[in-house]
Amino acid sequence: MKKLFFVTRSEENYIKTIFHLGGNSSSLIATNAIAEQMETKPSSVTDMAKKLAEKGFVNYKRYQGVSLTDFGIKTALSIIRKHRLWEVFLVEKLDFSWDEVHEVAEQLEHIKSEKLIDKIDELLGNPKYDPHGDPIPSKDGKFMERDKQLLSEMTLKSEGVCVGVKDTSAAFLKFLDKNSIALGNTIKVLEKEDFDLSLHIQMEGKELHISHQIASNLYIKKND
Amino acid sequence: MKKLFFVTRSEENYIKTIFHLGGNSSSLIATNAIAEQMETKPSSVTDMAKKLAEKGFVNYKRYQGVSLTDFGIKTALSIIRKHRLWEVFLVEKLDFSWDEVHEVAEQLEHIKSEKLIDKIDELLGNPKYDPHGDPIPSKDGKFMERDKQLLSEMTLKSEGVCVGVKDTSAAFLKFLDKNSIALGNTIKVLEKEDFDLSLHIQMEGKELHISHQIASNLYIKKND
DNA sequence: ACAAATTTTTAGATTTGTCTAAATTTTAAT
DNA sequence: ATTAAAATTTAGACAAATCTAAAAATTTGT
Repeated sequence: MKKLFFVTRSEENYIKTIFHLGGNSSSLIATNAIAEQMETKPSSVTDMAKKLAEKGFVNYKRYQGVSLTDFGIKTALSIIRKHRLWEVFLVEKLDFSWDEVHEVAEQLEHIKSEKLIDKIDELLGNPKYDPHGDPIPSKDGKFMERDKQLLSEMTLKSEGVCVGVKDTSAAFLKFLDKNSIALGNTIKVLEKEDFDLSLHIQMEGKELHISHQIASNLYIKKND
Repeated sequence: MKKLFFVTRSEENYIKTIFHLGGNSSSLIATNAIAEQMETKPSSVTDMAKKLAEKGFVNYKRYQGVSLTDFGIKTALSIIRKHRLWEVFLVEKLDFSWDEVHEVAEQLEHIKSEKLIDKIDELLGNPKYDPHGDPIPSKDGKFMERDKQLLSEMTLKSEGVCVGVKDTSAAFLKFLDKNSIALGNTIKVLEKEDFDLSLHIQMEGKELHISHQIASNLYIKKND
């Protein structure tokens, strides 16, 4: 007898956070880590952990932490799917810039209508990645994590395509816009500076100097 | 010093209901009427009335009822604007049928992003009416109520165009679909039956028999 | 106009999600 | 291994939004 599972917005946010902190496998996520991520107090997390366990979303071991159950993972992926599809929608259909979408998607991801998100998916042509390069889970929870690496970890002379960002803050994304660094751009590492770990790169033909801070937040898919 | 006005979802629903019950002018809406409409208890309405008055959305007179302030009206129109624009979006862009949109729009109307709804408005080409024929308030709160009347009130031989429905229940809308009665259809009243108030009409060339129940829920814009 | 019926409000309780402060458990250090 | 530090939980409180039951005000009927 499957419970008519009513999930509150707050529960959804906890489930999503636990997933992002790596609670998908059997690895336990600490109360503190969740509290910090969600800017709330550990005691609140404990309370919610009990409720989520009660409802079957997580395994909860007192003083140890929580991990998502299969049902919890399924739920998390559904929320993330909605979040990322809405982000694509906002950018592709409504001309939002990639630094503006997160806040709105945080709201839209909680809209409850299977038909709605499936139609949005269809309207967008079943995109596989969101505007920041993160993979979009399919309806049945599968998604393709790209074989990518940080620009800061690329070897000298290697080439690739910019496919994602690690830091998705508006500040960082606006910086990238200002410097014409966009997903899809081709990149070649020309030189690496030992002293400050900064890079000389070639991007879309033009030469650029990139600080370590930037390079360690850009994902590249290596050629071949 | 304008208060940073945080409106909860519940507050928005009360404001919207009060508006729909006619609380836009200075006419007071009874606690009971609101409770009945919202399927809640009068005591809950009283509590909320106090809060809404505190926040400046309504004028509240103990034992008398509430009416919306100018600020309350502005807020109500903004919510209704969002609701109706989302309805158009669902029908026009995502192929929802007009009996499916209400439930989802009830959720979407609470999304807080001015840019989002303005872009949706733009994407849809600034529609003036929603899928049920109800007018969509503009950004600055103006809207055009059409000069329409119920089919049941039309005189013999008069002609017009179907422009709206009074009853927006899924049951009624599906009935209309089944009988090929749609907004935009031309209508002519051929005969009125005194006994049961039913009508013989001509719709898009074809003759139809329409019960009073149906005729009193269809809005017609008379020709000329 | 006055009693009865209705409506509305108040008082007190409940649920959800949060908090603080204190107590407990686990982890880390010597 | 014992103690100090850190993390976690518990207990008790609070605000929001609701409810029930009782009290108060208004309206209605005669």
